[in-house]
Amino acid sequence: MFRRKIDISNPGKTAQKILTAARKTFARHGYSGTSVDEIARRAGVNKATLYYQIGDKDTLYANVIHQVLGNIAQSVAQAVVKGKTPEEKLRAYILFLADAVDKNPDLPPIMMREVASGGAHLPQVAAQDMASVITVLLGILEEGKEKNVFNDVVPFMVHAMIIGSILIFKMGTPIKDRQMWLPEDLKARDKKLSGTLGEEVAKMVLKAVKKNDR
Amino acid sequence: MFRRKIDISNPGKTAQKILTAARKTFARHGYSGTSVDEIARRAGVNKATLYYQIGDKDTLYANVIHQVLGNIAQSVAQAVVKGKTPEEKLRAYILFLADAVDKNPDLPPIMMREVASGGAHLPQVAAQDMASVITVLLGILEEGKEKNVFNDVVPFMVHAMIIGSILIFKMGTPIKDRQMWLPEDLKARDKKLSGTLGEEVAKMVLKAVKKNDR
DNA sequence: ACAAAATATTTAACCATACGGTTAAACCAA
DNA sequence: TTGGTTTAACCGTATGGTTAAATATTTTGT
Repeated sequence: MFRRKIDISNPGKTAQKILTAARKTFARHGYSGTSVDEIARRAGVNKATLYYQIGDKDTLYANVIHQVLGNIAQSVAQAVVKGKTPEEKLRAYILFLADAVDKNPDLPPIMMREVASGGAHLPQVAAQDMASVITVLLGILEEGKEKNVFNDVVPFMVHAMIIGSILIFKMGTPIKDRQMWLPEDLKARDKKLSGTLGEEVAKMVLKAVKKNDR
Repeated sequence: MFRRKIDISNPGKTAQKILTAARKTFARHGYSGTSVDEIARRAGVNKATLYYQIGDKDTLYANVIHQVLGNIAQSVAQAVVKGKTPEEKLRAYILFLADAVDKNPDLPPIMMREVASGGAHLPQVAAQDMASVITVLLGILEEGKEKNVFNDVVPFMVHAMIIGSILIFKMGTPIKDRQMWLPEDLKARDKKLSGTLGEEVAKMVLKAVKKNDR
């Protein structure tokens, strides 16, 4: 029978330090770019401790990605119910995701690399987390369709639009801003966001999804 | 004095084989996940040949990413001029990018990982390629604003929306379809795209950007 | 036209280091 | 003293990169 050496769902102090170090390192360098030695060094523990507390590199990564996605998957539903109309719910959904990304800056790089690799290292629990997030969106879009306020959209397309906008904008901005050689007129025409990223994405996605009768 | 061992801009037969193998390998496994030995093996040449023809891993990667982005950057402008109105131009722009991604399946994973890593391995030429693509979009949006058919949008936000939608949908779909455990009702509610990906993205982005007077 | 010399290209063998993972002993709290 | 926890040292392998020699290819002298 398989037994984890440690109960990961309620990690002790050492395990917590390791998981945090692992999360940051995986976020910065990706799965292949991260060495177990570096995680151990950043956590301030011996490499063998890391293997004792959690397990090998795969297990380490699976725990990180589930830890980071699980919270979001659990709380997205209740963040949405506050909205009365489908519009309000979709807006709340987008604001919640943008806020989650804001509060957890390690999420975007990990998610993007995971998608880029076709889910190569994606454990099933993490895939389930993602599925439950998308399911909430699907419910909102169906309700909007029934109540005749949303167009007949492709749900996964809307999902790609929301997540894609947030991730690319979030990760692309610092890259863009680092290009010192950009011509002055291009920089000058570069408008900043007036509100938050979530509000901007919500504004545009709602325009794209809503029926514009009247 | 520094001299490239080979003129990369006009690669010979061997160099071409190496670059193709490198592109595919980098696309599948990312920069860190790719070993120079594997590239050489896939190209059917000795590792030293690879170093002789092109250079070290960084140079190899830089050439791959520039080769893949350079073509797009060069041809996007002329793909857009056919459009008469800003709407037509924006539509042509999006269709062109979606088509480019279709024809070059190695581009999405490379781009996504590059953005995810904050442009860690992004050479300046590649950043310039990206900038020139975005500049075309900026021109379209400005023209639309002047002619009073587009809203006052944040250009980089629109860029993120277009690229993000295409990349996440393209790369996310196979991951989603591989989840055999998905509940039946979720699969049943999963609508397929009616047209091409580019057309769907164009439809939604145009709705998001266009002024809806009338 | 043709052999010889010069140059360009490819190769097997090699090197130092970094990697993921293990082991047995030391530490420490109950 | 027992059992959970941490550690230094170690192991086999893979990695990025180099070297000197072997093999094609082109240029040159006649």
